[in-house]
Amino acid sequence: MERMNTAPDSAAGHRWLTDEEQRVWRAYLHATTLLEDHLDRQLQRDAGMPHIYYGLLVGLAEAPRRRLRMTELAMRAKITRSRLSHAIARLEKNGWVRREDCPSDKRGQFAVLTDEGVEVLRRTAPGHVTAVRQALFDRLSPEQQKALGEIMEIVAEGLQPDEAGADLPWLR
Amino acid sequence: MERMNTAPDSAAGHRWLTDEEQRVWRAYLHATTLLEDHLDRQLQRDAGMPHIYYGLLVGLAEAPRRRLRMTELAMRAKITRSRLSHAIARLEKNGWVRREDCPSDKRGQFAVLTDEGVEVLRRTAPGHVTAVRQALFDRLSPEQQKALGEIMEIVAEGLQPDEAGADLPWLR
DNA sequence: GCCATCTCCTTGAAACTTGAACAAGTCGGG
DNA sequence: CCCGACTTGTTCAAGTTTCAAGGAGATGGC
Repeated sequence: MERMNTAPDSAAGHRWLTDEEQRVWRAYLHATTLLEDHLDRQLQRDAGMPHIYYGLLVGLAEAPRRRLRMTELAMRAKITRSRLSHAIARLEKNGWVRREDCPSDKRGQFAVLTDEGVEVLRRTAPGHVTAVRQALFDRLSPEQQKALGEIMEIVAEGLQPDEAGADLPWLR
Repeated sequence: MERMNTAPDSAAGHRWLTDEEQRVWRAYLHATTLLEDHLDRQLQRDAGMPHIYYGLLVGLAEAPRRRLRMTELAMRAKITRSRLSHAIARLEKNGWVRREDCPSDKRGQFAVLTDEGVEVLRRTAPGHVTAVRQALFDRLSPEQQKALGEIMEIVAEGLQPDEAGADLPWLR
């Protein structure tokens, strides 16, 4: 039952994944979807918002004066401006974020974390950190944590829409 | 500017992430969202469906007689039955999947991959594999690939809704 | 100053996801 | 056989995301 474990060029000229690569890829898909779902549910239950929205609040909390321009926040969160627009509208309804005009650019808007927003984070952050810890860090050795960090940095760098290689479009 | 790099119990009794853990966690979030977005777009463009739908077709293609019960397919893809129901409805409209009644259980339905479905996979799989390869495997050393696989298996196991520990509810 | 062009952000509609509720079918004890 | 408990898969409504389009303001060459 031994299968070939190399990925030779197929007749069509592309390489399939080796058996081992396939195992890794499936484990990756499996784990990342489970983790994302897990955290989404945890936050939906405890904070009343999906994981990505929580990340937006965190992003604002870390910014000077608890505010960021929409485009800046969208880039940090790796989402489109459109998506952010809808998301901020929802968070505004919750009273956790408020919009403010940018004085120096009349097109611009700041998303500003409100005191209620800060309070929500203060109340829910510990539970979220615990969830991340239990699902990830508590299960990995220090070496594995280090390796994971390095791997993810490599992957992220390769997909970065800006920065590295942005002016070398033929490499993309 | 040196910050403490341990995560002592806070007054409230929970542990924060260390600076290093935080770096790893952000790299993880960053990389996984970029990769997911990348593959979603790649498949939307080349195959006309999101990544998860593609995974459903793959799941069916690998099953005996290219068919699976809805619940079984949902479990393999790690999605809810509700979501699967909608997804199959859409794939059915595309002509890539068809439903069939289960003879032995009148409640049951099979999702069956059609010939058109097979054809879509045949046409789009190479491009998808290439995208995965370029984004992930081509950038990692063999050691890193191995480490990634092990890490992801550990994480997945810890979040598995069934299997390990399912009958030991007090451990969850 | 003017205009083409770009950037910032929003909008609306369509697609997708979620969670709860539901009809229909199965199962097992009594 | 019958009934309660469970399973299977769908549906509905509400929420989220995407994509294309667009309004408003900034920018720079001429």
